[in-house]
Amino acid sequence: MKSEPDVYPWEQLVKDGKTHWDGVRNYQARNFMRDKMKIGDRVLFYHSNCKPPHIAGIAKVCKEGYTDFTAHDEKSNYFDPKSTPENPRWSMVDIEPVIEFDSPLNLPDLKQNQALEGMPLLQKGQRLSVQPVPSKYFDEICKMAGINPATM
DNA sequence: GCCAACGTTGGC
DNA sequence: GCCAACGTTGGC
Repeated sequence: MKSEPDVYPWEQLVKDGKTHWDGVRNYQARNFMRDKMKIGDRVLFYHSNCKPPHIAGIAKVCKEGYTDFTAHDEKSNYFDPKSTPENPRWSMVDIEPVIEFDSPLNLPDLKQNQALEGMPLLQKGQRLSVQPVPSKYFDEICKMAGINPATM
């Protein structure tokens, strides 16, 4: 899951203890949250639009897909008049922090790792703010971060 | 700040 | 249903 540090940084998630992942207004990303993400699923927390972009740590899903109510709040930046409480259009999940990397995994380093070749995050033109991480890539990320996935 | 890639909108 | 115009994302 991607977030811009200026908008919602990893540090804020740690402070908050958990958060609802509101504001996703892309159907593909929504579908992952609504249909695929399950309690306990691990999440790579990626900081985009910063120098350098990086993965800050690992979170996990603590509440499965439900209506993103910010779509129905006229005062919200994420207000969507086409969505209604009766027929909601957007979904979100809740996540909570699991482990913070000792040092962030920077995008250039990720790109240099041959074992991560083909990872969706690293594909040119990819913009999905919520996207799947095939387990072989997740394991490799853990390796790079010095984490044993089994102990998590 | 630039721009490539991608998604959405809306006229036809 | 096509596609041009436009808006957004996000690395560089």
